Amino acid sequence: MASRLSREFYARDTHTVARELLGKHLVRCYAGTRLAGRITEVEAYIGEDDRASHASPGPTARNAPMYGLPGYTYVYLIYGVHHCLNIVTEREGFPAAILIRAIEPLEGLTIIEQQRGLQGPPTALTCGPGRVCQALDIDRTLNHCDLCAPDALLWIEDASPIPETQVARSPRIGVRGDPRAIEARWRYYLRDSAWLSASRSFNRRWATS
DNA sequence: CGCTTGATGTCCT
DNA sequence: GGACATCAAGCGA
Repeated sequence: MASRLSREFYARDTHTVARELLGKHLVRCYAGTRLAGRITEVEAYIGEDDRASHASPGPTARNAPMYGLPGYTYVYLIYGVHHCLNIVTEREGFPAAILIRAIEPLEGLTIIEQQRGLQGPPTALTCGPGRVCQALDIDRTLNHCDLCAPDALLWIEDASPIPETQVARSPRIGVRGDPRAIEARWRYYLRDSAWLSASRSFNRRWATS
């Protein structure tokens, strides 16, 4: 039986957690059945100094979960259309989170296809933060939920570790404005996975540098 | 209050 | 490569 990741797992340095989240299984309880996917791509957002982070203006009502306990969700609506799922990390009081950008479907493929309103080609199903949330029926009702709670409807399970040779880093996608935020290689992904949100050439370029 | 803008995805040409 | 959907945060008046 795969074990559910503990509070201690999330309560560490965000880069470490982001790196180790690769390969883990994101599980969603949907109408009593399991939807699950292997995490293939994440991004770190760390501290108020990170100009790309929602925490950069300081504490507000929206970003409150980022300042809360690790192991909680932070779900927000972007462009008025898409939801994005983040996992809060580090200690309470320090704003940091990891955006789940892509997964490889493992369980509940039929329901995932229904949620997305399409069948293969499979990479369009769950590659991209908005697609992940639509595929797993994640919206703001799942904001600020405890992934470690016994009755959670969303959690992450341990899986076999990913070797360092399979891990690549790149700048974060869609970040604009501050040059330092644009350049920081805080996106982590499985370099050979087909389940990634950026273009193949972009992923290859950063995987080999 | 009104105005601007986004950690995106889809459809179009 | 570009338009645009659609909404609430965040900010300035």
